[in-house]
Amino acid sequence: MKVSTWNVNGIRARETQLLDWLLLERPDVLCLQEIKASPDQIPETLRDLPGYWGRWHGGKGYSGVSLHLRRDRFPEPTFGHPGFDHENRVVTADVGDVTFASIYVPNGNKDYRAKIGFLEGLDAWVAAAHAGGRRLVVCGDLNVARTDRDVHPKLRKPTEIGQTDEERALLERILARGLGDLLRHHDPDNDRLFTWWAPWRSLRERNIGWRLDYVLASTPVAERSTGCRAFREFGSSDHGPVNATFDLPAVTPPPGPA
DNA sequence: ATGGTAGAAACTCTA
Repeated sequence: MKVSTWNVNGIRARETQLLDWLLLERPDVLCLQEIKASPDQIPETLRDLPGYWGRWHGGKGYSGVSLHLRRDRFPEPTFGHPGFDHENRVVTADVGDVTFASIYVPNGNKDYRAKIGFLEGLDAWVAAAHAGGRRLVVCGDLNVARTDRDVHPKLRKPTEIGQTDEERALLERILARGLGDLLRHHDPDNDRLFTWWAPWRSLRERNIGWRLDYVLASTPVAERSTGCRAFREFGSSDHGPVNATFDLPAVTPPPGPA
């Protein structure tokens, strides 16, 4: 199973790039963030992404997420929007005992307390899902660099939003609910592992950035993880896509006698 | 201390 997540920074400006990405990677699950469009504004070619179940969840010009699952690999999922959703930042898909989520955490520069509240809501939702026996694959732009290693040395600044102790402690609390950080898991010593680059002064070409985009998976799923990588070279969003692969069939068989 | 770019609700806001 291959899962792909990408903050596209405007789906209408990324139409052809997204189609290229699907042809190249054919992920079983696709999570998008910052689509900046309401469902009626989604380009015709993307509206019913061929071969995918899908849910577009956004408003005009700001924020928004989507989630897509291959029809040939999954039965029709149940899409949902948990209570901590705010400004069209969360979409989930239940299929079997697995829940996929596409998440766009508020940047926090506009309203820092709202970002903290959102992360607390995500934490409570993860705890409740695990308590209910569900396995999670949580993907998206969490807008927090987990540790100093996740920010280029020239950009480290502990008071800056996205790097504060308070945000990092909350992220660790979420992970301690039983989620693996797959990109870091597969590249533990890399201190140049970034997924976002400010769009000026060739910072992307020079790989001076932050790691803000994550694939998180519940321990039983994370244990089947076979790889996870960030694509600095693909696309013109300020974020690169992240792919994770698993030694798991995409289809989740219903629970039953062996 | 400041700025740079990009996408959009657009002669301004958010990131």
